Amino acid sequence: MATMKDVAREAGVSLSTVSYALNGTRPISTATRAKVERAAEKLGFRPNALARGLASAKSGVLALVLPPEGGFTATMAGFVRGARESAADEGFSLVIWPFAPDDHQRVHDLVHQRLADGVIVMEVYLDDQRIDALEESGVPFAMIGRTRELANRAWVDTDFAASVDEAVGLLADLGHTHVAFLSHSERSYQLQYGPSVRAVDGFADSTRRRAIVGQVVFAEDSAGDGRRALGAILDADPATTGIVAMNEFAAIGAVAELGRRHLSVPGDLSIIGVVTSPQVSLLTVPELTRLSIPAEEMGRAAVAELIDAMAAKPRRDRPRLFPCVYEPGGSMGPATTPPLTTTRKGTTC
Amino acid sequence: MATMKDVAREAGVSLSTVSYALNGTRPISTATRAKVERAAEKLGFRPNALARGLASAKSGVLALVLPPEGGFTATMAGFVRGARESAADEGFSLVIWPFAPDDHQRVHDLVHQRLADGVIVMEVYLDDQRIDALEESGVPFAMIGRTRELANRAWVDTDFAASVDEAVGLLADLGHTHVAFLSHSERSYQLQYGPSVRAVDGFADSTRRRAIVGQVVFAEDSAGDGRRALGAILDADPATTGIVAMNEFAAIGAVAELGRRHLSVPGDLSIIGVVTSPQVSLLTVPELTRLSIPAEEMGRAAVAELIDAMAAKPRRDRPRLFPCVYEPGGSMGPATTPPLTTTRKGTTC
DNA sequence: CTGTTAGCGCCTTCAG
DNA sequence: CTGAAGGCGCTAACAG
Repeated sequence: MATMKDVAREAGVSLSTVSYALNGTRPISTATRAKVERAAEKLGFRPNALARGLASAKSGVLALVLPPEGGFTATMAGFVRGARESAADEGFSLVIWPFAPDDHQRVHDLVHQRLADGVIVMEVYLDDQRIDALEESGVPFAMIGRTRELANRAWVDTDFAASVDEAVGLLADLGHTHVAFLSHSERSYQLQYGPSVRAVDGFADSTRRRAIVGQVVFAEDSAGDGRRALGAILDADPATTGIVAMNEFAAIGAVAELGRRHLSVPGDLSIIGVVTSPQVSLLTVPELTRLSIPAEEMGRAAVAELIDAMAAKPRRDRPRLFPCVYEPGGSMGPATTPPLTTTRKGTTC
Repeated sequence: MATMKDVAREAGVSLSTVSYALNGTRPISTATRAKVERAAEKLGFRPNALARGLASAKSGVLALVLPPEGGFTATMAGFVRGARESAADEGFSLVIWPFAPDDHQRVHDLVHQRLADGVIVMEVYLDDQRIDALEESGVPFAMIGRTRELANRAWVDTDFAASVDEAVGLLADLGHTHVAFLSHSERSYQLQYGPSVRAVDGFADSTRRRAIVGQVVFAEDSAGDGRRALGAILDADPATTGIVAMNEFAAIGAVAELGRRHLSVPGDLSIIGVVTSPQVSLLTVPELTRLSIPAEEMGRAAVAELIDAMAAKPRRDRPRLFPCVYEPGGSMGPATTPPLTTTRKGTTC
């Protein structure tokens, strides 16, 4: 492994000149810079990131903390792509740390070992001790999602209220007056998981404002529970003709269950996904009409926020609340008179 | 940030003693060790990983290269969990590098910058230039998956042949004689993507050996193409009563399409997933019976292989070809006489 | 515009 | 069993 010393000798200049030439830290004549670059090239020189980090007190690494427990969703992959891209633009490399949400101790450790200059955390709860802990221990961080208390914290988030309201509005425009919201688990709501709380509350607001009969149904993230939830929805309000689905896994089951009941989508019932990833929307037949989360954009923005936070300079003003993007599928149509209740409740076929 | 010097002063010993006491690199009296530990604790000392790495020429980091393009599957998450666990056991931290499969240059760079001591790569093709490149540039690596040529390479892989054969056998035992294989895309086969090739070839072998009428159908990884594929299967051989599905996304569509055609699973047709992740299997109704990939175990094994490879010592003998694990669902039953062809081919309902 | 030099924090031989 | 000292490869004053 060639070092800067080798490069300096090869180029016939001093060690520091090599450093300056390669980093552009101070003006260097074109001639010597060329010499240095040629020498570096010839020797296959790679700066030792550890030495550089030790000397400069910066690792040049940003870390994205990602829980590997439930699997990585396509949405998370979007965050990663966006974040990686803008980290690279800013001269950082982005790595992923696979830690559970409550492993802030480990995050703290790694940062204090100088393995990263700052971290991006996701899956944030409204009252999140992990965030408190990070803040307290002085780890520079930015959130994808947001706590209730935001004083001086760096964050970006989905605009759940706006997105849910848009979905309700789209259904309303098609004549739907009885609409259900298919949420993530009740537990996630009770634990004050940000997305669950904001979306459910937003739905309540939206339906009230629009004078629509709304109901919220919670479901686990599985097709099986989505089937159950669909039954619950129709039992509770047989006049339901529209569903806003935040829980995309349950939505898959709900659509399947509709088929089993000989109800057509969107003929008998319309479904629109909110805050979904395009990939999962493709798993229903018909493909889900949806408001997709702009994951890459949010990943990019999160890095921007983090970098401003690390620099401790006032953040540049830029959007940090992102509305979802409408993507047509085949699951929405005009409201129709619901078929007979008995038909709709058909038990096993 | 407290340094070892601070700890040494606090403990009233020399700097090197602190180092030895904390690393256990050489015998230290219990008394001084206790003193040192107390001091370190009191000061909240964290070793600076960069300095340590610079001095010892080891970063203490293993990297798992994961393409963030198509989303991370639950299977990948399993690899990560297993790898992280056994990396931790061996005193390494595991990080994920989000690079596309063809970014070996970037991997090479980061390793040569000493940001990791070794890497685990996945999504391997039978003839894989990326692997050749890594080998050539002297990056210690291990594969999850395997190239055709394996001389001196570290790897672990799923035993596709055995798993597919087991699936075919399970169907055969239930009386199925006409079985289709739902594969990943034809393109992935042509590009010699390891899992596709090995599974398809394994299926051909297995059906021949068992005197079963088999057909292979390729599909993209989406529900929509799964529907199409199901139609193709029944068109090509209306006597088909069993499907071995390697493409789990397509399987979801296939099941939905069966419902649309008023064919029941497993009444009319049995489906068994192979090399699937449990999470995705839950997205069909009924839940898919499957042979699940032992992802965590493979992740652990990959780290073990990598560590042996880095040490350049002969590998300890341990399994590196992993059969899938049977997990009952609700999608398999005895073969029945196929219903009338006309019914099965019903076009739009 | 270029060179000299003192660290960054830790590991590790070498003496004791 | 412990301490002193050199060096890992690079950055960033400080000189010129």
